[in-house]
Amino acid sequence: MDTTVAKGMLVLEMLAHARRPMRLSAISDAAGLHKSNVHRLLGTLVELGYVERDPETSRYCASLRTWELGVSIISAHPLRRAISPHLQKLHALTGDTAILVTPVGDEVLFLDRVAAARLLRYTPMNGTRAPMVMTASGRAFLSVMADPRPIVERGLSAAPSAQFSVEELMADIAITRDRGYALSGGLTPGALSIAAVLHGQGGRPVAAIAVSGPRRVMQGEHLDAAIEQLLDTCAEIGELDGV
Amino acid sequence: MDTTVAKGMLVLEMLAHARRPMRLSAISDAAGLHKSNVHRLLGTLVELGYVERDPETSRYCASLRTWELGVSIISAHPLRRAISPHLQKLHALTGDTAILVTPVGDEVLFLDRVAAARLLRYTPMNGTRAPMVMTASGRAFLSVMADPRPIVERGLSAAPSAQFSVEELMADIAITRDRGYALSGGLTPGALSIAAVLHGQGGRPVAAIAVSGPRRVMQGEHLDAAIEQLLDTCAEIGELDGV
DNA sequence: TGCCCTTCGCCACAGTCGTATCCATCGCTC
DNA sequence: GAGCGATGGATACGACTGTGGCGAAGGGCA
Repeated sequence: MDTTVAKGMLVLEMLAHARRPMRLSAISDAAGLHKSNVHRLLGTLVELGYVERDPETSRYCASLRTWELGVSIISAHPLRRAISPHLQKLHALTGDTAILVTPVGDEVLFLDRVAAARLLRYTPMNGTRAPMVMTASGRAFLSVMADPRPIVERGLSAAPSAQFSVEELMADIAITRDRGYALSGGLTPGALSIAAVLHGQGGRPVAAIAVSGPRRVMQGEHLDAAIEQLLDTCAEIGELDGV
Repeated sequence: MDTTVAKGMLVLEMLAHARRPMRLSAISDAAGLHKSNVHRLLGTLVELGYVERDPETSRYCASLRTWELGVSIISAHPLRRAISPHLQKLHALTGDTAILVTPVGDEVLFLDRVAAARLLRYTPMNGTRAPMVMTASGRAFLSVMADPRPIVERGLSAAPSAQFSVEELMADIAITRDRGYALSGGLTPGALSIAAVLHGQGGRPVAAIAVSGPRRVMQGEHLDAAIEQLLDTCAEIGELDGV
């Protein structure tokens, strides 16, 4: 374990998550490292172009270099490359927002989104996460797991304001499993999402696609049609190999 | 200079720019580092969650963690936060693609974009760069520089297939300066863009916004209206402070 | 003026680097 | 198909360099 690399990444992470430029001492305090140590790390990161230093206030902030690196990674990501065209099509067919997520621990990570501008406020931003228990796509993952209960319990104890109990959610997951797709309110009030799981080689769930829209739109015939198109898309994609 | 941090970032960069998972020896060869050294760096990066190792092929690839970090940075970026709403409005008014870029060396970096789905193919992806000489927004930056000629010369010598000479481009830049906005074909054949510069405190050019669309649409009254809306938006934004 | 923060230099030593070795896998020849 | 060699990855350990912590000087704000 290269401790110096770990410290450098820690400093970069702190700056990335800071809402505003940070002072040296604030970083060293929060990281639990000595000031001179952080000073040297910052000097290195500045030289490499990952951090910028305001010469007047001598505060530090993360540059956009890390973002560029991340964009380069996501652009080449096989899951996103394979599914994005299908999201486009799904959006074109339904008129709603089409979303691609992947499971990470107890959470889902939003990989891609195709949305009409007016609907942007209904969907979270790419590159952010949400607890599985709170999203339709997350519940789709839970429904294909052998034992989703631990995740459900952890998720709900972490969200004391949840409007449902463990047992209610477990019942919903059972219904979802039988039905083949998840249907739930999602994070945003007034929104409704449907979601289904995509399987990789060996049947392992590797992603989910969801269709999301305002509750007043996602009902009746429109909802039925969206569900059909979602499931058709999943069938069309089939089993993802090499993922 | 923490050399270990630099080496770690170098390895991460190589994996980020690789199109496919890399073998240990390929990384060490390309980086000019010893295999055991790279092996340890990779172990550290795996432990930190920035790199993933395929246990079967023992090939390494960058995880999405770096992307998440980058998204966190760009989300908090003051320039993007300040201008994005204006891009939305500009797109709503014109129906064309609205773009935000910032200058980085001889290039422009695409920060944000609001586009109709049908127009996505006309515009480069967020987080990528393009030479200033090749884009309308880049020429807008060149037109407000004291001495754009060196950038023009470097840019054209790097692009031997350019369809114009240094003198032609310098003349276009002079026109752009007088006119107050840039107008050019952009990177994509069949597309036409208009662009204008945004100034930070002290009048320093810190960003540019552009409107881009298919050439057959961007003409006549529609083009005139788009130019007016672009310049109105710039005036409305005024001088960006704290950037 | 006083205080706090940043910056810089220095030395000891912990951590990193490189050599060497072993192991697994793959390809080739017979 | 068996045996052999080549290639690539993992591991161990000694040498040494780069790193970390201390202390002090420099700079800026109240």
